Amino acid sequence: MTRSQLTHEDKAFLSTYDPATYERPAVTVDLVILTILDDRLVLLLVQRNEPPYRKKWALPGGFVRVGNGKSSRGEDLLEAAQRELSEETGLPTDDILLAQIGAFGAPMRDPRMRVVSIAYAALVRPTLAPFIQAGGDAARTEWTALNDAMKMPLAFDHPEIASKALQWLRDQLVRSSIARSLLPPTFSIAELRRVHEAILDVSIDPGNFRKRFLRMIDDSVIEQAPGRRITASKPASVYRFVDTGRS
Amino acid sequence: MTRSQLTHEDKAFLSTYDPATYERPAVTVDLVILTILDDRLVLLLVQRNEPPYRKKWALPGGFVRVGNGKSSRGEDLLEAAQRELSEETGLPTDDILLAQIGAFGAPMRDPRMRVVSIAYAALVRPTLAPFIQAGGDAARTEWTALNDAMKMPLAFDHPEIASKALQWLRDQLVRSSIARSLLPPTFSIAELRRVHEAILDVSIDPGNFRKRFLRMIDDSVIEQAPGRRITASKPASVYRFVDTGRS
DNA sequence: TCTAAATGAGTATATATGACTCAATATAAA
DNA sequence: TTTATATTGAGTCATATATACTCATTTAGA
Repeated sequence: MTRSQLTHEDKAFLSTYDPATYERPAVTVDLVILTILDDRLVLLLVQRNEPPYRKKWALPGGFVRVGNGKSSRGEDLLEAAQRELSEETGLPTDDILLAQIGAFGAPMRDPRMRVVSIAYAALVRPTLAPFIQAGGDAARTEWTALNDAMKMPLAFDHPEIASKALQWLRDQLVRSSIARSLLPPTFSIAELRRVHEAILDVSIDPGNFRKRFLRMIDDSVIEQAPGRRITASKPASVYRFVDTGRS
Repeated sequence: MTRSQLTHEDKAFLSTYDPATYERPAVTVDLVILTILDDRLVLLLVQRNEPPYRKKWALPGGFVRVGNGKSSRGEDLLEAAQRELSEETGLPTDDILLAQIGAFGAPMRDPRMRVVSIAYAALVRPTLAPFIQAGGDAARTEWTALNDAMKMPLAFDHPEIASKALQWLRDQLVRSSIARSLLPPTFSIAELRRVHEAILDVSIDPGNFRKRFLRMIDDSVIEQAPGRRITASKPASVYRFVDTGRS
């Protein structure tokens, strides 16, 4: 993958190689930025103020920078997603989980030209959500409940992308500790449960959830943290994910 | 997504719109073509006969056709994958499962130019594998055990792509009846078990596997088929996946 | 006829799940 | 100060599942 792995033959070949000027598609990244607000899973939509789909709501996104394609190569796909995330939200990206959820390239998905879009899901902690400020070329940005967004006439093929993101998130939830990216560093059992409920759109028995939770403590996935969480009633113990070095 | 959903404003805008000539990356599809041979999970590699990476083994793949990008738009990503699969193997694609497993776009992943590749996994029934013939610009094609391929110095970032495909396949195996794409229409319990063993690279207790299997019959995922499978010993009953209309 | 190999069936144990009940605790309203 | 209420925290019980294990049955082939 790096130039150092190339043979002498490769280097000689490359010094005379001129990329044929095939027609190429534009390549973009689209972001499904998710967080939990009022115990509901919400995503960030921007209202377009240019045709096509003017006034329609859309996922934030933008072009992947590719340099001149030869000597300068631009940014990686993940870097493009990070940059767009930062531009659209004003937030630092180092604490926000970004995961690729698929590539979308239907020939007519953008009426202007052929565009292949790499979609990323971004999980933002609710504590950061209030600091999000509109940026880029968006007229307005708004958090919208995912359930509602699925019924809206979003621009382009964005309903399909949002649907894929939800599917990805639900898959991850049962198989990993993805919920940590949607929680403050410490949290109560009920807070974690409400994240699960919001994502899966079901209600979960508190007692049974507690049992599954306590097994996560046995497995050293979660540990008790100092302090208690003040609630409307009996204060709850707070916990945190054990830091294993990987997000 | 279709033109009919556009407003009059959109159509007026598009009639005068000229796509800016940003630099664009080339977009390709790469294929991880998998099957089971001799109870081992194998993938199809092609030996390159052009620089870069000449003589090195690589995944089959090729450019996505995009037409002129405006009036003619070319093919969808999945169509490109199907076309490449057909070109590389000579097989009809309608019986072969193709699933997108990720987009790879590291700036230097191809030393010639900036390339974004959409990777697909293809699951080929072992009964079809012998009919595969080398095609396209490949000097040689060869089935290679996945375990071996992971240790080979494959071209480009193809080790990463193959690894992602294996991860995808293992995930799917436990969550769906993906194995049906790697089996003949009817099969014995032992044949299905060996597919699982090959994919997960573990040995599975036949009795316990049988119990899980019988539950799939209770769930109407699998049903008994007429006939018996002649083995080295006691003939086994044969089964088939219940056709639910979706692959 | 005997042996090997695979099918087919069953046991015991530990663990997970889902629907429950119930007590303890602390806040907020009366 | 007392009382009502919401929530935490703990436990029961029936059911389902996973894993390791044993054992009988059936058939092909030596």
